[in-house]
Amino acid sequence: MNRRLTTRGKERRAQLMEFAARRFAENGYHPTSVAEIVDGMRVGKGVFYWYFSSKEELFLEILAEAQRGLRRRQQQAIMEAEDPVRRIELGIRASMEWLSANRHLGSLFQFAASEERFAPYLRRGQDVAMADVVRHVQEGIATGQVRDADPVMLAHAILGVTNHLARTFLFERDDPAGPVADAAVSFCLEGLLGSRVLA
Amino acid sequence: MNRRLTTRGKERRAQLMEFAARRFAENGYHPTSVAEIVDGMRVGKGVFYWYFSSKEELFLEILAEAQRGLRRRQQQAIMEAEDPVRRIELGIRASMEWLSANRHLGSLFQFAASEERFAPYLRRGQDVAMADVVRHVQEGIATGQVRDADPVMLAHAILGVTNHLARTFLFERDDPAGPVADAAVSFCLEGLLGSRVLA
DNA sequence: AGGAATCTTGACCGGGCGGTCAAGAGACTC
DNA sequence: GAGTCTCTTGACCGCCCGGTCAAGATTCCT
Repeated sequence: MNRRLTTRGKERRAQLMEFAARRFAENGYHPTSVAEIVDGMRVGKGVFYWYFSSKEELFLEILAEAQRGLRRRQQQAIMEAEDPVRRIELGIRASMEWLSANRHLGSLFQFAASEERFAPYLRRGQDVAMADVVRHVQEGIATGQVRDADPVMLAHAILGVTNHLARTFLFERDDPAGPVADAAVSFCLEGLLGSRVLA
Repeated sequence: MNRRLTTRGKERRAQLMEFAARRFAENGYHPTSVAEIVDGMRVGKGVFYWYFSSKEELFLEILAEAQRGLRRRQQQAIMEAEDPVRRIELGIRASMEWLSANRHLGSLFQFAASEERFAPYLRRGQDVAMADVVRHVQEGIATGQVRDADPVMLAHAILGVTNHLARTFLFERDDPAGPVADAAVSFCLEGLLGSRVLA
């Protein structure tokens, strides 16, 4: 839906996205009806279809914006270091903090991953972030800091740890992001066994 | 729904669960209608409601049975060793193989985790498996094999790696379970840095 | 002021949903 | 072969869903 929007219009649109995102996260995408959204916002149904051409489009836009937000945060954090391993660490910490501040959007990622209709859109964004991590891992292997293993595999493992720890401790238990990020970082670097003294 | 079922009845029930599980995994739970299921099975709608009191109940039963299957496989594998770290490794490998052979059920877990209505049921089963892993981690810490960190955190990290790697490489890319399990195990034990020579 | 563009309303629609049920078909018992 | 229990059919129900639209309000431009 490409409409010319005034400032007021853009605000309304943003409000709708924000409200819908929270309803989707709490209730699920399918169980949340358009009627529920417009009633919750105390507007007529036409408002919804003025700003979005369908419920699905709304969801996709929420998803895309969330991915942009997360990515922005990651890149901003990563800039602060040159060392590849340090960059990975900063990326994990940034993700954890963003997920902590945007739990509902984290749930939406999870849902999108579970629905074949939405998974491709989720992936498109994820692949970009993954490429970064893979690059850092490759650099780390080149400098001898990281053990020699499939970089793609390692990058996915990092992502798996971060996401799962976020879900479990941030979303379910409302733990603060800092300590969870510490745990994710040390697990990703040292695994279970550990050994090396960190610089 | 507790009915006396004949052998034929039990088979029919199992067929319905199997078929529905695959449809749910491919299409999503909500988008798959009861009509679609009974049409696909070429039976009347009454058959469905003879064996299940609702669509939701069917899903819950599929979920519970899948969890029982996975757990059985894990326990069977774990029995083969005494060493806690080795047990963890065997658990990861068993999970990976089960997930490889039951991809559709893996997707269902993922969906269940994303829907608040189903998440508690999923968790109930997951907690049992988690408790095992936590115990092994604790033992590993006690014997000095595993670095001293929050066992619950470590256990969740292991689960996160296993699940994410399974999703990415088993479900999406149809990779064989063995190598993916190898990667999961070595990442969980050594992390990115590696260092220690494995026994 | 007045016309155009942006925004809002809410009744309405067709359709598909989960679920019901009266009727009957088979299988098994005695 | 009468009676009982298991199983099957598919038309049917009420509901609510995503989406439409004619009408009107508000804001903006000149």
